[in-house]
Amino acid sequence: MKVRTRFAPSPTGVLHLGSVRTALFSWLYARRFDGEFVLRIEDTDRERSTEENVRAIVDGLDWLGLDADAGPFFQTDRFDRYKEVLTAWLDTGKAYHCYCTKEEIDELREQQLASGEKVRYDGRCRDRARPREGVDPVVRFRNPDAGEVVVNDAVRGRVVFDNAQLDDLIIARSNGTPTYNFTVVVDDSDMKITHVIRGDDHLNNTPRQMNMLEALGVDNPVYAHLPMILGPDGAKLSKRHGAVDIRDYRDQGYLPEAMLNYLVRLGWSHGDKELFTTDQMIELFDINDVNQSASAFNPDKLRWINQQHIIRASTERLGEQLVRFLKRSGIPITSGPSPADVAEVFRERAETIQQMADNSRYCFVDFDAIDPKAAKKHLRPVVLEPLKAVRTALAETPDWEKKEIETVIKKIAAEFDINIGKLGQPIRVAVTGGAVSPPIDATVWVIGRSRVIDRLDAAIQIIAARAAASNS
RNA sequence: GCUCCCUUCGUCUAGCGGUUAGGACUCCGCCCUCUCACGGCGGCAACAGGGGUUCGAGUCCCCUAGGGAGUACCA
Repeated sequence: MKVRTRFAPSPTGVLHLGSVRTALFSWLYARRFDGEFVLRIEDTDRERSTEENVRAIVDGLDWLGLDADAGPFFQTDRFDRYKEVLTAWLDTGKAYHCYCTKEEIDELREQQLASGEKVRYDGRCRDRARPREGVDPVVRFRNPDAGEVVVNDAVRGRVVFDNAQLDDLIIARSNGTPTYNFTVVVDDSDMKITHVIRGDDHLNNTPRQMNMLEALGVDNPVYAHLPMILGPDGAKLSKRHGAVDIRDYRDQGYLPEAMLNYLVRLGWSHGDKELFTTDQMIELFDINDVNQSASAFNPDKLRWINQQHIIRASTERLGEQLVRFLKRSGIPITSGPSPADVAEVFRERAETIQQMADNSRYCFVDFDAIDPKAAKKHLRPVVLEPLKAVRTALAETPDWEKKEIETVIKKIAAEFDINIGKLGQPIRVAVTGGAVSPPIDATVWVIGRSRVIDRLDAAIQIIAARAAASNS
């Protein structure tokens, strides 16, 4: 049988890390076993579902490359089908109308709480003969009274629930709209889902859903309940832990494959392997290797993973990414070096593309002033002559290549009998405005000849002025 | 309250009855080195507690504690 998994978010919120991990595992499983991945939007709660959230979900999945083979299907488009099942169940007694008021249910609940019983609906409307005046009824599913439901969960193992603990849950509201546990069952069945991979907050819903599947007369899918993702402090993941919306990570300069790599390692591992390409993940992933305990989100490790993926990304792609962030920061790219060259030079020292854009700013625009501390330390009168020599040599060197630039600098350092560090730092400060940059030959090369010459001239003037001042 | 789930370094994890309990992130040294990174080497750091079972338990069973989920006309 063909594997079919699904991701079924509710558009009552944006796509966050936990849901992405769930989507990822479902997607990986489908890809691994040559199956299909279905996207279904569970929007039966019309009050809280929004168009923007649907957008957030679709955009997020799209960015990550978690492509669906079918859908998105919207549950609100399937109300006729739910109605059909509802009517059939009502006719055959598998479901019934319940006219209980909110007050009655509350009272029942109070009593049960007081006597230490499980809080559950007692089924008092099961055999009600006639409607109650002025009350729009809900529809309840008639759950079996006895026996047990065994969930053979792919990650949890065998979990047993007692039917006596379950109650007759509401499957249609008094306004006629169907509810979650019911629509899931109808959809998973209609869409021929073979593996239900979802958050473990649904483990408790599973026996009820299995009972309804039984009422529908269809087989159960394989269930796999994934542990939760917590915030760095072990508490439930929320806004105060940083970005909630997956798109925020995109905007902060994380690579989608790095995001996936980080997330796949939360609850899953393959020996000691830390870095995975998406293809490797597909090749190696199995739901049986997923562990059972919740894990905490660790931003430090995410950054490290992202850096490792940046180091391994193709120059072209890195260049394209860099352009996006440069533009967003308002840095003009037309008059500077090729972004791909810049990315190549900066790739080993950026944890995010945003950092890369920030750090390579001086390649595209002139800095306002040299960092005073760096100037004080490195632009001293002793380097005036060497710097002039460098300026002259760089202005004349025939080919603007890293190798040649390195040779020039080394040669001049030797001529003045100073070591390369004593000359490299002043050049660095002069051309970047700061004390930190990639290797000096690559830095000079990528900034480009005319900017380098101008900046060296400026630095030379500063030093000359300083020398004059200290001599007088 | 009741039902269900979870518990190895600070964090992510390996382990599937016999290991000096391994790796990764973080942190700290050292090396590489023109700065910063990358990389390399080394260090700190864990089996929640208690009972069993067993010649032998991180691994199996039970209890306790702690954490989480559900108990909605939310999903």
